[in-house]
Amino acid sequence: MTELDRVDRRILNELQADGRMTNAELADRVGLAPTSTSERLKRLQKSGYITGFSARIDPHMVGLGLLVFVEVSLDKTTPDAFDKFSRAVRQSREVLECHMVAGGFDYLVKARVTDMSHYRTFLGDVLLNLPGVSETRTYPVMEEVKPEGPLPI
Amino acid sequence: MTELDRVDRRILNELQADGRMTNAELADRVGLAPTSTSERLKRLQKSGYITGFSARIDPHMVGLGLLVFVEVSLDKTTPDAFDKFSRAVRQSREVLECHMVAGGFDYLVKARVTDMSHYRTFLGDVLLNLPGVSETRTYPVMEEVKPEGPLPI
DNA sequence: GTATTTTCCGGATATTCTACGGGTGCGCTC
DNA sequence: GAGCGCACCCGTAGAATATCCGGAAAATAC
Repeated sequence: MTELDRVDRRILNELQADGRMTNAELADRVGLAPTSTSERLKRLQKSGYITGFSARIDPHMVGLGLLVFVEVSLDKTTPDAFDKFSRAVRQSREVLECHMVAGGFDYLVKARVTDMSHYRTFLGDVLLNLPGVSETRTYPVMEEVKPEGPLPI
Repeated sequence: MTELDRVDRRILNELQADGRMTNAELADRVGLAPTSTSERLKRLQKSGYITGFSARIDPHMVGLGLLVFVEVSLDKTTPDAFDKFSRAVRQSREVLECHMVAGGFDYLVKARVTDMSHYRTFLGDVLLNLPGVSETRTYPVMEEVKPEGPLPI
């Protein structure tokens, strides 16, 4: 697959907004026959543009009212610190995202917990328990100005 | 709707993993008849647990290879600074998320751009152009250790 | 114990999905 | 220009699916 044309982009945008739309509905919106639309969708999946579909769930409804960002600095002299940290973070259910950044610290962690006491135990059990973690800075989210937007395609 | 039972939780988890699963497949996985499963799913949507469905798209495939986090501090003396910043950020296509945090700065912005030069123009046109923005710190992501996880339900 | 509500299920109808085959336009070769 | 291959599109038919409806069973209320 070489590149995306206007219809492909349209499909991606529509499915970002409503990923459970029927193929017939999608075909209407992009202006193609259902068959052609289905072929394009399958192609977009197989070529890796679409990696999957997921339900969006309201975190507050399931008792995850507190969103927290944590800046983590590692001690560079500790062997395997980065490896062990990566592994632990990937296994942690509370951690939604974790990125290695360039700048004043090493990792930026995005986690969801029920409340501050839950975060306290998470911080102690998961983050501070790891070897090589030298410093953490916690930023609780007071207001989610823009919760989660689609990719601009 | 009062609370979630085991089956509801199962439905949420399955649909977080594959939101386009057919209702028949979902029924198999949760161990109910398709009709009952459909009723539960509809209830979960109407009561607000499920806010929608979306396709997961590989950012690199659509030319959004650079993920950036930006810490933004506002000048508290500028009138409407927070309002104007919120509005601008919600309209910006590059901004995927924006959160007002407690701690050393005011907003944490997550944005996706094609490359550094794109980010440079985004920073100048969107963020620094706003009244009341007193300071920004940019953290480019070098490695996405955990790109995006499901909510732990 | 009875009534009410909730949850679940099966059957019938409508909608949708999914190969399959055919049509059209474009570029390439000869 | 004729022939060919390719990419894209479409309609059709049988299979799979969703959805509506009525009723049974279990949980709950009184």
